[in-house]
Amino acid sequence: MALTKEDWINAGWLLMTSKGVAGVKVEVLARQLEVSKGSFYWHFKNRQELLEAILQRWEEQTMFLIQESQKKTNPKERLVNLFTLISQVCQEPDPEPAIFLWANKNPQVQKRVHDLENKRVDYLSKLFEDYGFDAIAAKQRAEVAYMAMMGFADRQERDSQFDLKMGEFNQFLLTLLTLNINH
Amino acid sequence: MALTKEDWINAGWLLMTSKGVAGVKVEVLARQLEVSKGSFYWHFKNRQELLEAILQRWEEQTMFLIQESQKKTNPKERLVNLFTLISQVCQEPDPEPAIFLWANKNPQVQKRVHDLENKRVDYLSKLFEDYGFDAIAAKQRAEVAYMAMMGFADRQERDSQFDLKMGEFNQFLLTLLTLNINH
DNA sequence: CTATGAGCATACGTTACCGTATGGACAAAT
DNA sequence: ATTTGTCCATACGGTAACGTATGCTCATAG
Repeated sequence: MALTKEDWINAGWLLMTSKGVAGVKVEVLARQLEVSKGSFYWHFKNRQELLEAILQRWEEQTMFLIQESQKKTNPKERLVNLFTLISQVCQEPDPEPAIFLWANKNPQVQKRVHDLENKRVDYLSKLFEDYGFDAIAAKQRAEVAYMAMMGFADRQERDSQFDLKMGEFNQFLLTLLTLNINH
Repeated sequence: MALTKEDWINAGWLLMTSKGVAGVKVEVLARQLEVSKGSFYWHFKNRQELLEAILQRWEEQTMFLIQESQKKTNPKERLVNLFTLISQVCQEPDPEPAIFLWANKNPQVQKRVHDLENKRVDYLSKLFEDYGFDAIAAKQRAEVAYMAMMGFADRQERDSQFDLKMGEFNQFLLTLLTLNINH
């Protein structure tokens, strides 16, 4: 059966996750998919176009999670739901660390990463506000929550011996971050 | 003046920080240092030996921080001091994200990263115990503190527009993590 | 039955890098 | 003055990757 553009993006996604942006090589992918690179250059203009497609998929994933968690009406449920969704996504291969490193050497990527991270923290902050914190406290808690989850996700992904479950971690984190307030 | 082995490690350190492990190339370094790669292969057996030296320096940096913070006698001061030291190190170029990604594709590196991270969390946990928490609570708080700091450091390094100061962040984090206990 | 286009193979030129081999410059020791 | 060792330049062969050009196969539309 003929390969689709999606097939190449999937393979690139995996390769980027494990080897970084520089590891996403056309001929390596072709060998993995057991075709020649002639196929690749039929589906894509060049290597850059594949990297762009992966970056775009990564951006869409975040927007999807935000929209999903908004389906809950209760503020607390929205928080819990978001944390749950995130921990699910982090079980799957995630090229985020590689993308962050990529952003380091590419100003255009850096801007897109920056903007997306702002959206994440802004949304988290909004959830904490809905929960009852004032703007400043909500922002502080959103920052800590985001940093901690990023740290966790990164570590869990790269360390196969790491045994702490994200579910438990997030639960404790949420408890800590919703302290000092009554409902 | 003749180059030293340290000069090459310094340049490699910087390059790894900005471009990742795959970006640390002998001929690129030689061009930056304005010498030929004949120089490199006089100081090093091969490229791998340089990568090993960088990894080793990274390991030593953590051990240095742990020893430095232990010079304080007061438990709280040790915590504050450690957080301060860390925020200082994170101002400088730090190849840690690149090393983490490296660990992803290299089991031997993964083991060394894993061991070092355990030392970090264990030490943090010990500090929280000294501060008055029981073993379980201390471990939980150490995990959150570590994850949050890792997330922060990573983000600060890759995003030049990111304006939150690590000093303030750490202070708030420490406040949050030392709640629910009297001294 | 032929013609068309999708999807891929093959072959090629080019570039960037690794590592080696060898020789040169220059200072210090003898 | 000659030797020795340090530090580096130059030249080379080999590999892996990028991108292009061109041709092959096969299904399907006319």
